[in-house]
Amino acid sequence: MTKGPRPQAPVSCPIGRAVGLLGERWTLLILRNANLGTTRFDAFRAELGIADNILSSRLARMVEAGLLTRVPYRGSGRTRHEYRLTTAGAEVLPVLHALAVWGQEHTESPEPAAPMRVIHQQCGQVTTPGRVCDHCGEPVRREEEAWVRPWLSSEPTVLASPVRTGS
Amino acid sequence: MTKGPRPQAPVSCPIGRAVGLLGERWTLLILRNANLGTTRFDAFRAELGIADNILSSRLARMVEAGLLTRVPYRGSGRTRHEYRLTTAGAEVLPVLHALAVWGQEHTESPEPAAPMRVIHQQCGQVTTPGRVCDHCGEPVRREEEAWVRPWLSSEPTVLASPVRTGS
DNA sequence: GGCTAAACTTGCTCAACGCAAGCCAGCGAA
DNA sequence: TTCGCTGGCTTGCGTTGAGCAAGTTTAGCC
Repeated sequence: MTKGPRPQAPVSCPIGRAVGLLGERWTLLILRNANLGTTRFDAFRAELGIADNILSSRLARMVEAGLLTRVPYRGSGRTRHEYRLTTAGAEVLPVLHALAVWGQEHTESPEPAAPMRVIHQQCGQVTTPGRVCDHCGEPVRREEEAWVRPWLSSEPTVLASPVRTGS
Repeated sequence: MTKGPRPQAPVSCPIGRAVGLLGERWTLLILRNANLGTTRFDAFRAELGIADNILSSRLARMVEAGLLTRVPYRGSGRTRHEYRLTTAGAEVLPVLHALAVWGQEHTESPEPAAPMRVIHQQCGQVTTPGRVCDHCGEPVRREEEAWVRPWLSSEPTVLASPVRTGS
């Protein structure tokens, strides 16, 4: 237990509590990739370049915090586990949107061109990351949202769906 | 210089870059309080309970990153410095909004009742933190936005204005 | 001339991070 | 059968960062 506001300190401010859970060193980046469909240990490691002991402890803490769930799957006969988004993890999306907008506006990209874009698949148009489509004015539902990250690929990536937590 | 994505690593993803600048241990909390009007070293220390060597280095880094500016002021004759928001610092507000919403939804408050609220002063009504007022539908401009944090006071706090950075 | 306050700075300790290497279970190939 | 490989961790060790406490500087004030 740290003294800083890190692991779920009982602070009154919801921002403080959110920062306590989400503000650790890799958590938001793991959630970004999980929202883009990454589920497996190897994939997180390869995409993020994070050391595996740290990834391991981070994933465990995120499962404990209810941001991810560990679900078994069968990878060629052998039973393994993958990390799927919970609704709490999926609902970090507005935070990621806000960070993306701020990052585009206030930080310098190493590559000159090709910023990240969000596509509202229902109308097929580019929109700024947010709740409502700039183009058609409709609310952007998560199943209709795709991200284009030109530095990786020109293909859009549809957001991953959270696992259905019974209730 | 760390190896993680911490201090302005030249990453392609705007979220990664934003997390690199904003994701350090106290940065978002300092920005929260700066957006609520805190400007002085002492006040940050008292409000956040942060150690002063860390506050000192954090403020210096934030000034260097362009989130805050150090401006001289005269406190009863003596010239001192205060830390004022730049526009880059002020525009972290949507991130804080998103964190506040997520925190209210997905974390447990130590006190039972009294969640944080946002008031749109133009119509005088409570709204969820965001770009548009839930009540009147108008965009909430920052000068019209006030936060009520009942665990501190029942008085609303109007958001601080950033310093005018020439052009 | 001594006191006080604001804003740091310095020194020490411990937790967190990063790297590298090792481990383990099961499959497929030799 | 043993060998190697692959995915997911765990262990050990060194480095960076955070927390605490105490000291320092600057200038107004009595």
